[in-house]
Amino acid sequence: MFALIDVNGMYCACEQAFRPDLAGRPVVVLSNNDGAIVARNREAKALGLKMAEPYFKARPVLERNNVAVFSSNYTLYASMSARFASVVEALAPRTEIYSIDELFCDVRGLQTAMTFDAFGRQLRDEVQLQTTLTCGVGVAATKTLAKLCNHAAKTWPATGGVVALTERHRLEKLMHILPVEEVWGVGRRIGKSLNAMGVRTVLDLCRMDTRLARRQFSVVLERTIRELRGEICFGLEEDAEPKQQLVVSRSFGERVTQLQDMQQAVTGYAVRAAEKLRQEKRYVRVVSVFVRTSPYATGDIQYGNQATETLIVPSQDTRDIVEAAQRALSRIWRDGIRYAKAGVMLCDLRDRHAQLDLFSDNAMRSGSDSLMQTIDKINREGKSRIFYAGEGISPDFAMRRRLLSPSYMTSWKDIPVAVVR
DNA sequence: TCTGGGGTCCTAGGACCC
DNA sequence: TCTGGGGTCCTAGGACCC
Repeated sequence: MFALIDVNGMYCACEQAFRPDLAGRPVVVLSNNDGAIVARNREAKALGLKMAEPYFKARPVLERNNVAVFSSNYTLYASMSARFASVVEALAPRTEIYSIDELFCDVRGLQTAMTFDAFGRQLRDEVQLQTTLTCGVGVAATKTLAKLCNHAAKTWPATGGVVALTERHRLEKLMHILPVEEVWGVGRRIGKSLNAMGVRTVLDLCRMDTRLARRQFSVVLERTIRELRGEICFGLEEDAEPKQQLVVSRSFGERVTQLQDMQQAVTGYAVRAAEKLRQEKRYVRVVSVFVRTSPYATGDIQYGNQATETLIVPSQDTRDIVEAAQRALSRIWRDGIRYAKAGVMLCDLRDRHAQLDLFSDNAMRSGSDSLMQTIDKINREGKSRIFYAGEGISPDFAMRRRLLSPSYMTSWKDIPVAVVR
């Protein structure tokens, strides 16, 4: 048996946790660069505000309805997420952190102590008490079914936010009323194709011939069908697999047209990527850079390209990664283009230096490890920051975040103060 | 003016090897 | 005249997730 616990409207709830004055008001959170709406609370959804709607288009509606608007504050959300996870982990020992607002638990054997329903309610109460966040709980025999139950818990308030289904006929009743697009792993494209084949409800999919599903789609859909039938195809992944690739990319606050600005941006992304790489305790062999214009700017010349550099020796030294990224950039840079976005990708990640070749002595930098450790340590402490000259100083293209809330959980100067009169 | 960022898995097809 | 079969590895692209 699996439980899926997820936080309702995570980003908005995090903002509201420190702003009790916003109770009852519609709240939305914007994507990076204040580009589009990526999170809405219940009140904002009721206004008809849609997911991924561009901010500038939604603005009149937001202003008319006195909606509280926030830039994304990932530092805050990540910190709240860690707290949420630790509350759940205290009550359910075998857990898998699936995303910033979701966890799976293996709850086998739990029913000897209490019902799944009672367990779900206890989890909800504890999370609410310790974090102010409200979550939904779904419990069933497979992850895919637990997801479906969780969806039901969020959709129907009468469930009290908890749906645990072990009996087949009750599951089938639920599958009969939900459209096939609600299934975990069925997106827009496959949903459309399925509909055209007459597969409309989740139950239709559950009864679909698995060989046909495999032939027409892929083994992924076949597994999904098996999961709907109660056969476990996706197990609990308690220890996160090491990452296979790592990406740092951003849209620019203002279009970039000068090579020097692009070099600064790419250096900054490469620096950040190298920091993440060292956090993961991995080494990179392949560094790649991409640049592109905005697909929405129909009047502009459209251009996008990507270049890859392979390091002789896998590295986690920022200087190697910045150098490789700059070499890649110089191969794809074109003048006279209004760039909207760029990114650095680290691929072919490894545990440590693989087999060293004959020339490795020349390629390795001496003292690299201790230098990087020292820089990381200083930057983590947050008293000051060591940065690379190539990143530039407060560049024009920096991300727009005009409506950023304080880092209530992670910055001394932002800690909320309660005044007692 | 203004439209997010970071991942995974699978498949098809080409290059290459013996 | 006639030009194999089986395998691996890599890459690009598509689909999905949050």
